[in-house]
Amino acid sequence: MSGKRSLIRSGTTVDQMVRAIGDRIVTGVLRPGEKLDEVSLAVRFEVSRTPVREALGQLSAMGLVERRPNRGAIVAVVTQEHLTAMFESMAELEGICARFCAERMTGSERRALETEHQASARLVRLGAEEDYEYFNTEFHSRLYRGAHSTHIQELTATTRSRLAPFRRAQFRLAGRLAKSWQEHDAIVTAILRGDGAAAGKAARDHVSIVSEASAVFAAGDQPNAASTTSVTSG
Amino acid sequence: MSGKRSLIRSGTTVDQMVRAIGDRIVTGVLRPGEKLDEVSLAVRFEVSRTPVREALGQLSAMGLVERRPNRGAIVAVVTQEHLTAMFESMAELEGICARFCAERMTGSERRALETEHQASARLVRLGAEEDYEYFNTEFHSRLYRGAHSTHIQELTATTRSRLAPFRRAQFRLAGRLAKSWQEHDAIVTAILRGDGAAAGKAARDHVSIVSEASAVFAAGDQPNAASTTSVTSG
DNA sequence: TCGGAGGCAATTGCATGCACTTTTTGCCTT
DNA sequence: AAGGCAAAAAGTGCATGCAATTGCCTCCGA
Repeated sequence: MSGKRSLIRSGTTVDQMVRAIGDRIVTGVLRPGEKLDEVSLAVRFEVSRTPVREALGQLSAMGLVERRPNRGAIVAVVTQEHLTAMFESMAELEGICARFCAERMTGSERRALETEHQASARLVRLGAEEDYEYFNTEFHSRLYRGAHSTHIQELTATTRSRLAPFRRAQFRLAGRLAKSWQEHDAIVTAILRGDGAAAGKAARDHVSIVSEASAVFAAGDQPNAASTTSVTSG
Repeated sequence: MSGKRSLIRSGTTVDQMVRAIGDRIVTGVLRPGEKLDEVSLAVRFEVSRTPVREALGQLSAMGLVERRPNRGAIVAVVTQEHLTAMFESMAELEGICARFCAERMTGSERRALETEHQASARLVRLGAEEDYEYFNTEFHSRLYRGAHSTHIQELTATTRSRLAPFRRAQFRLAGRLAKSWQEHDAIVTAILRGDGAAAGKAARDHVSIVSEASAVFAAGDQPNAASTTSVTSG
C-alpha cells in the first residue's frame, strides 16, 4: 500500500487498531454506546475493513466493545448493575494485590512505593489534579506489580481499563484529592508494616470510595451521540 | 456460500470458530505449544481463512492462544511461574465467590447447591470420575453465579478456562474424588451457615489443593514447548 | 567442514469484492 | 392521516487474491 506506518507505533496493523480504538475508548474520546462503524474507522485510520474488524473482535473479547451480529459494534455500555459489580471486583482485586504486596514486596519495592507516595503529597498541597492523576495511576500499578503475580496483574489491569471510561474526573470532586492520598497512606503503612489483612482492607475501602465517587459521573455520562471527534494522531 | 451450519451450533462463523478452537484447547485436543495453522484450520472447519484469523485474534485476546506476528499462532504456552500465578488467582477468585455466596445467595440457590452437592455423593461412592467431573463443573459454576456479581463471574470463568488445559485428569489421582467432595462439603456447609470468611477459606484451600494435584500433570504435559521439560505422557 | 549470502517455498497480513442481513424510505392501502 | 408493505440503501460477514514476511534450502567461499 501507500507506504508507511505513521499511525500509532509499530506492530501489525491490527495491533495498532486495537490500541488506537482501545485508547479512544479508555480515554473517553469514544464514549459508551457510541456506534463503531467499520468503514468510518477504516477510512479514519486509512486501512481496509479487515484489520478494523479483527480489532473490534479483539476489543469485544476484552469487553471494551459490544458486538451485535449483523448489526455493528458499539462502545460497551454497561448497566449500573454491571458497573457496580466491576467496581466491587476491582476493590477485591486491589485488596488481594495489597495483601500480596504486604507479604511479598521486596525491600526496594517497598522503598520505592513509600518514596513515590510521599513525593505525591506535594501535589495534593498544590491541588495539582492532572499530575496527581498520573501519580495515582503509578501508585496503583506499583500495587499490581508488587503482588508478584502475573495473572492477578492481568485481571486487575483489564478490569481497570474497562472501568476507566467511568472514573474520569473523579478528582474534581471537592476534597477527593486529599482523601485519596490519605487512603493511599493507609495502604502504604499497612504494607510497610507487613500487615496483609490491613493492607487488603485499606485497598478495598479505597476502591469502594472511588466507586461511589465515580458513580456520580457514570449516571449522567452515557450518551449515544454519534459525533466522531476528529483526533490528531501524528 | 453453501450455507450449512452443521458445525457447532448457531452464531456467526467467527463465534463458531472461537468456540470450536477454544473448546479443543480447553479440552486438551489441542495442546499447549501446538501450532495453529490458518489454512489447516480453515480446511478442517470448511470455512475461509478470514473467520479463522478473527477467531485466533479473539482467542489471543482471551489468552488461550499466543500470536507471533508473521509467524503464526500456537496454543498458549504458560511458564510454570505463570501457571502458579493463575492457580493462585483462581484460589482467590473462588474464595471471593464463596464469601459472596455465603452473604448473598438466595434461599433457592442455597437449596439447589446443597441438593446437587448431596446428589453427587453417590458418584463418589461409585467412583464415577467422568460423571463427577460434570458435577464438579456445575458445582463451581453455582458458586460463580451465586456470588451475584457478573464481573467476578467473568473473571472467574475466563481464568478457569485458561487453566482447563492443565487440570485435566486431576480426578484420576488416587483418592482425589473423595477428597474433592469433602472439600466441597466444607464450602457448602460454610455457605449455608452464612459464614463468609470460612467459605472463602475453604474455597481457597480447595483450589490450592487442586492446583498441587494439577501441577503434577502440567509438568510433563507441554509438548512442543520450547523451554519446558521433556514429555512423559503418552 | 563450517559459515553465510541468496533464492525459493510456505505462510501470514491486508485489501477488495460479493452475498446476506438489517434498516430506512417511500408508496400504497385503509 | 396512519399503518403496513416493499424495495432500495446501508452495513456487516465471509471468501478470495495478492503482497510481504519468514523460514528453509542450496550453493559458494574460506
